[in-house]
Amino acid sequence: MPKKTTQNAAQLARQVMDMVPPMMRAMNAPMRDAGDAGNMMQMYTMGALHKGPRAFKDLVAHRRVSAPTLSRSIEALVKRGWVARVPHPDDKRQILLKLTEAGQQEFEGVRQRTQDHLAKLLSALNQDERIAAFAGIEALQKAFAVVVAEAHPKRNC
Amino acid sequence: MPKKTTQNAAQLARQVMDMVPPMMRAMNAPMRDAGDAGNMMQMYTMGALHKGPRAFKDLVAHRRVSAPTLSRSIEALVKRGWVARVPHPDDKRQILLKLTEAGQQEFEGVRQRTQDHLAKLLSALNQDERIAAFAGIEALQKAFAVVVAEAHPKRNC
DNA sequence: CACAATCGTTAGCATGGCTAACAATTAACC
DNA sequence: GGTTAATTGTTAGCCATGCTAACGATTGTG
Repeated sequence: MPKKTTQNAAQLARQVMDMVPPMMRAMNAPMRDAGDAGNMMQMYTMGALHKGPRAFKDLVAHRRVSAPTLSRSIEALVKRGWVARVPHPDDKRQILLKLTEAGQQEFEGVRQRTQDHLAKLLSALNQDERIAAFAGIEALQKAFAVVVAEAHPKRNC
Repeated sequence: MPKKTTQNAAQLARQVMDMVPPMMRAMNAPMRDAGDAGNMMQMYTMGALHKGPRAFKDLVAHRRVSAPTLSRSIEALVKRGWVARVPHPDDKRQILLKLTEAGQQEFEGVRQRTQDHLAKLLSALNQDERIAAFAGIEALQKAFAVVVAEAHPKRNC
């Protein structure tokens, strides 16, 4: 006998729409203010390389951006010395990307600082609210899993 | 006797960090693909004007961006005929922004389409998950309320 | 071997974010 | 009241993301 019975997808969608921009700001601002360049999307890219080297084309699939967009972004990371391009052993067309030592450190530092900043905001919640937030995010992760899907053929529908 | 006892802010922060970029994409993509210009931040701005006209300076406080950034963004909206600048009755320095008729329709249309797109993704969740997601978002809203705070003096700490 | 597909880059366009510098107006203060 | 200070919005310039179109290089196919 739930009091607030149904929670349809439309209402939920509206909630999500209202929350995303503020969350973006909350994540982006600390990275920007930290001065150490590296904004959110670059960190997201580096996060994908954190577990190990990766082919450019796979990163394109993972990041879900166009190849030119990622190419330019990678170029910026290379110039900063955070990412290195290494030739693919079998295919001269392909390029493997890997984090440099400096890139590792930079990524971990920024990630930590961002996490700390968010944690500070989230510390305003009590234990129950945190648990609820956690469960909610898990549900959202499931819903958005398709958007995050790894290697995925280029389909519009 | 909770089994997954504590949910500290740091873990939660990490979850949030992982979710934000995909959510951004999920929101941004349908707007872009719809062809009707208007991206997420523009819609966010128009959403603030949807309830009624508003002074530029108040929008700056609400959006939490620099004045130049908003100024340029507004200029784009004005050029599209979605927003109109009207003089402030008491203060010739200030400018009031209001949605035009076309702006209203555009905003509502885009919001609806975005909502539908998100709802489609969220419809993959069952009722329990939706309720959890809803509760989670509510908690997050509370945590990020400070980022969303209305008129707010320019403080760094 | 010739043609087609794949891969990454470059160029160009629109956007968002910032700071610095500016004109216009209003407020404050003597 | 008149000089000075604060507020408000714009412009210019920098860097970032996102896209498409066009291209050279390489690899796969027929």
